Amino acid sequence: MKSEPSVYSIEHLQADTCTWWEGIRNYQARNFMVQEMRISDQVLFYHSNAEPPGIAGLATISQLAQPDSLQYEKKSEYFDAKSSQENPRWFCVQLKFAQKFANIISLAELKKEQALKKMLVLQKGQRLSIQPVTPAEFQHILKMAKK
DNA sequence: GCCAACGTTGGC
DNA sequence: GCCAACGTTGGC
Repeated sequence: MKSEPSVYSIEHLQADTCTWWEGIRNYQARNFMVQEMRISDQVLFYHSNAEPPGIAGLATISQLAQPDSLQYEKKSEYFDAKSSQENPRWFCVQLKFAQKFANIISLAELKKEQALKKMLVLQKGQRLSIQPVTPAEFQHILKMAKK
């Protein structure tokens, strides 16, 4: 899951312990949260638009997807007039802090790994803010984090 | 700040 | 349903 650290970083999550992942306004990302994410699933926390961009740590899913309350708030930049309480359009899961990596695993380092050649986040033009990761990719990244 | 890539909107 | 115009993402 990507976040711009100037907006919400792994340090923010560490301080908060848990946070609702509000403000996702992309259907693919929403569907992924609703359909795929389950309690205690592990998450790679990625810093985008950062120096350097890369994986900053780990989180887990602590609550299943629920309607994102910001879609009802007129003053919010995430307000959606086409959404209603009866028929909510946007959802968010709750993330729980797990670990901050001692060193960020930078995008440049990730790109060097043969084992991660197919990882979605490394593919050209892949902007989706929530992406699936295979078990093999996940394990490989854990190994990199320990070095 | 640039810009490629992609998603969304809206006229037709 | 097509597609041009526009907006956003995010690396560089």
